[in-house]
Amino acid sequence: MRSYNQYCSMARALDLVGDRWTLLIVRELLTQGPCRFSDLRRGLPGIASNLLAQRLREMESAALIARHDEPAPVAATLITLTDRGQDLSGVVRELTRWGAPLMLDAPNNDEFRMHWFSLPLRYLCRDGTPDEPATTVRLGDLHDGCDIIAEHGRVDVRRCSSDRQPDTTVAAPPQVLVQLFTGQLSLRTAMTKGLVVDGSTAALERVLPGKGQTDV
Amino acid sequence: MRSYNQYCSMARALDLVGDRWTLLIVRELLTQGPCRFSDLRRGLPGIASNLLAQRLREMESAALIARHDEPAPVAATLITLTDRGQDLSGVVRELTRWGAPLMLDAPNNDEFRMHWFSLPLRYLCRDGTPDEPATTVRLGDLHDGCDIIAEHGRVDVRRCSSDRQPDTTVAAPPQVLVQLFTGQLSLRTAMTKGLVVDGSTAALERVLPGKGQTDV
DNA sequence: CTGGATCCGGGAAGATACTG
DNA sequence: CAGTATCTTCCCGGATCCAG
Repeated sequence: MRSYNQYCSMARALDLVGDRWTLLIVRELLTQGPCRFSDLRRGLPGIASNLLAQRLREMESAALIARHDEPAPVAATLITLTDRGQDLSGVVRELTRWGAPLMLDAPNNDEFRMHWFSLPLRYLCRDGTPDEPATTVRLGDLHDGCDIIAEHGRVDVRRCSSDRQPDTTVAAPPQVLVQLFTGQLSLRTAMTKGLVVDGSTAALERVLPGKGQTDV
Repeated sequence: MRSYNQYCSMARALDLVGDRWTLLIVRELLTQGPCRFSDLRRGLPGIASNLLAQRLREMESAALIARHDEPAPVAATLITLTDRGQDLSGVVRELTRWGAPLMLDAPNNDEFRMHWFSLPLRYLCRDGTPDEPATTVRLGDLHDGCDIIAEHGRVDVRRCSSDRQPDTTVAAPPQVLVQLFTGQLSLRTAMTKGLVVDGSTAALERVLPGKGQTDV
């Protein structure tokens, strides 16, 4: 991106991350962990491959990301966030928070990836029954999903891991999921709209926002 | 900006504020308060007038800003942030925080406005002597500056106001100011590098970061 | 398959001049 | 003061192709 040529903290930040796609690449690496080029492409529908390559070069120059070869027999390169790149989580969090109300508008024909949803989930979820033993709720599947882990009154949202065995697995149309986790839809109503729960319903209810939900 | 067409909170936020200049316009309105078109131009060196006009139209459509005619005999239109626009302060804060280290690089021939500096100042300042009566330190002047108000252990940074009479007025080259408020330069050393203090030095020392400053 | 490079068309951004 | 008009430049998006 062209520099703004302003001696201003924010303008200089935008000189580095204000380019189209750059912050969404950070989103992918924050929610997915280390990624291959092709992982990023899948998580960034709409980006041209040449543009992704160019952005990655720029971000490497700016020391936001680093590349290192995968150790195994695999001939692939892993892309990771540097510490400086990780520090962008605050920016990502605030953009996510500000944009959350925009999710109430219908998806039209927007693309959807379940792991994108892990960002707003971080502050939409709560642990409703802190005294119960730890519970894991999986949204989506191993291929594209995230795990909500409730324990001791705290909620942690991470990317799916085959190491973790979920108590409950949930699938639903994107907007139903949004309405459910923003408390606009009760669990019962959501199930009439395509929500499918595989496992304990109680585990899901545990992480849903507080009582007093109002059906739309 | 073209939409990313992603059903993702952050992507939808960037659909609205990811355009070039948009967040800097928000910066201006947050730090300067209601602005005229020409005020914005002065605070956004480098922007073309047609582009500013276009961004303002888009931001008005997105309900980030509103326009209303100035009441008095003046024939001017004031541009203000809506509540939704104000809510971007979290995004602005995090971008400012992340970009702050970039200010340690020299300004080259970047433009500088003192009121831009009020953003990082908000977390660089402290009240070193909470028991003293309230103090106001002015950086720059009424035309382009900001006031640092220390009171009861809290620090508030606002835009300059003729209603307020500062105890001390400070002027300095931009980078000296940065080094001073990041604790890289002692007050004494800064004064050898172009810092000029008009009024009580103690007032300025009160809001500077904690002791143990190391000269560069 | 992974990780790109190359080419091209359209549109956004930049520069400048001008106006009610 | 608050923009519009016009022209140029360059970034982005889409398609295609290619080397390891």
